[in-house]
Amino acid sequence: MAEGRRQTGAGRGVTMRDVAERAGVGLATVSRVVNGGASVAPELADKVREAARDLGYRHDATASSLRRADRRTDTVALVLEDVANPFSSALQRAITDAASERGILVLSGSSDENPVRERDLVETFTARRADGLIVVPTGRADDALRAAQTFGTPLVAVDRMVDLASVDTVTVDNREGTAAAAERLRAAGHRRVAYFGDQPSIWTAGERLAGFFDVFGRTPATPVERGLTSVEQAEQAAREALAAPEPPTAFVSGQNLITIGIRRALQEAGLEHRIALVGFDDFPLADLLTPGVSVIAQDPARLGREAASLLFARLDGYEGPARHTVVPTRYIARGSGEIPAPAS
Amino acid sequence: MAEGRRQTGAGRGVTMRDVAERAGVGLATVSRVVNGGASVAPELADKVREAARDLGYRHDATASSLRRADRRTDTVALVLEDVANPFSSALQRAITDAASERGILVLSGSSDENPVRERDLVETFTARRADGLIVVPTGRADDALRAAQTFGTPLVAVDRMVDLASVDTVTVDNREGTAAAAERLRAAGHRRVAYFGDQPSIWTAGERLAGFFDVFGRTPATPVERGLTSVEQAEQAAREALAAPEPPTAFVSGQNLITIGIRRALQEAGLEHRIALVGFDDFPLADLLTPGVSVIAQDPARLGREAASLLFARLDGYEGPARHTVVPTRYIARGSGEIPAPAS
DNA sequence: AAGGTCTCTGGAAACGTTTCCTTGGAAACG
DNA sequence: CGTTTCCAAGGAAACGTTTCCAGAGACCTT
Repeated sequence: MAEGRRQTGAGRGVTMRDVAERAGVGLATVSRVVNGGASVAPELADKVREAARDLGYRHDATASSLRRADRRTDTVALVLEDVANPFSSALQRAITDAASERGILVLSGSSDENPVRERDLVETFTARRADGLIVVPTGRADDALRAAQTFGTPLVAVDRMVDLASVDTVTVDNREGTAAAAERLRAAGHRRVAYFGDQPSIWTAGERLAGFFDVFGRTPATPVERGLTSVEQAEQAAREALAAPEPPTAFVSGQNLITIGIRRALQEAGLEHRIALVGFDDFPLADLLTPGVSVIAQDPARLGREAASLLFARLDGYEGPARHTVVPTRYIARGSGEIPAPAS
Repeated sequence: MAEGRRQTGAGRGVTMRDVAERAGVGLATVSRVVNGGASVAPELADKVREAARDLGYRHDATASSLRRADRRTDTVALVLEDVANPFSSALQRAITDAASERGILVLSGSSDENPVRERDLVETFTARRADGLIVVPTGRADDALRAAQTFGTPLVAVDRMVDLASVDTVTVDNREGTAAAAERLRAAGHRRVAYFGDQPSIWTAGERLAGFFDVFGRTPATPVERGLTSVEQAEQAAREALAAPEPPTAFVSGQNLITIGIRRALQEAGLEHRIALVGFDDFPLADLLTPGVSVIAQDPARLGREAASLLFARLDGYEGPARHTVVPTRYIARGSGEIPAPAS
């Protein structure tokens, strides 16, 4: 019957009381030394530090936060779509960096676009008493978000809008960015343009498609494929689109995996120099391909920084109305988006 | 003076005692219901759950772990090199998944190959009483690792060997993998082969270089560039190598950023079809480039799973000697590594 | 019918820390 | 010199939970 270690390890189990005893001072004094702040006689402080070192004492942040007046755990939690995705990991990186400047640690998990997992994560994180939550919401677990919020945990939604009052949000200008890119294609003569996007339940997917419609409208010449969630699906869908009697002269993709899938199909058919492609969200090496893949680039690091700063403002006592930050996207021309429509 | 919220929020501050009172039961009974396990009369349990719901009670994992006999926090901590790197994020993803199956949460941070940050993170994590630590060690903060270990926190080193007794490790077969790839180049007639690697202090860098030397030895025909840490540096170094009087006919790279840098320089010079390139560590889209980039691929997800399983074994009470798992690499031929040496 | 065993329940102690409050002594003041 | 003020320091309570222990029935056994 494996019971697990209980008290092994040199310092394991050494408490402030032990340190106090060895240093010949009171428990309260040890606490004061450990926490800095309060004034304590230099020679006493030295004795305490020495005793702590000798005994291998390690401060217990768990117990500390339980007793502290502000009850802070100095932890924020992050619910991502999938850490392995470059967008998510850049987001996490930026948030972790901002947090660590304040001595705050980051817990994180991936929802995989699954509302059940999102709910689970949010609940676990509030049980852990995270000081705040930064969530890329699936849009279908808003009840859990509301619950966390009414419980009193500050909440910031990032990348996607959420249907709750008084939640700070950071998003990019999905609609405008997509529309601007679409407009370029139209100006280059494209009329048969296909839009490939991911699950319609995702807020960004809707916005980007709306931006596309703003320019091209809903016509038979602009077929729309939704619900694509992987490179393979997108590749297959693109293959089919290319096999149609009047194939599109340009593709617009609403997400980087889809962009890659489309590009794969184009290369397979030897059409990457003939058919235009613009994708939403940049990805590494997009510039090394020939032609380079033109994209509507977001700045996930900036998104993360903005989210962190909104959250920290709440932690610092800001009680005002919810704030919504919109970070601009940037079109990066690399070639694939600059292929003109063939002369009809 | 911003004081921060203290007690706002509906459920904030609702304790088991409050639930007990409202349900008309004892505190201990509430604990039993919340934790499942112990048997309690169904109607009492219902009353407790109802009261908890009405009051918006949320279990406090912090207080719980403080009092629990095993003192578990159900948290493991992860020190990565840089979450934004695909290798690291794949690792994190695999570990998080394995952890969440056991109801364990993951704290993480990036060391950026900086021993000071590694030390900081390890110390903070042990202060947070993480149940275990998984670290990609810089190799220059082993004192902190030893300290964590003697304190009693189980430690697993991943991706790199560490110079400490009784640390479980998971690595890939860096040396053999590199040697096998080098041997292919030699068999294809290459004699002037350059090796580009990153900081020599990193364990993997040494192993991979050793694998290269195993095949080609240290000769003037096999120039070695070390200490490259970014795409730009690698690109610049490759540019210079290509400008030499007798440029290499093949490149071997010890890391994916370096591979990309070299490839960039090759494309810039229009030589990507003439000079061979093999990189250690796969990266997305390596197959979409023309020619595709041949790599010695690692399986970071598998690395993560193995690391998690070693750690969990310790948490489950395994007290035996340190174990070392070696995960095989796999050569993926995509074209760039199959370019033969020009007939001299 | 009385004693014993088992199961459920509640009270109280304890986990390691911070913080309140009291105390003692030194410094400052009249 | 006596009184007040101030500051450092220690004892003890408290944070929210789990766990030990004892008590109270219910049920079975002889």
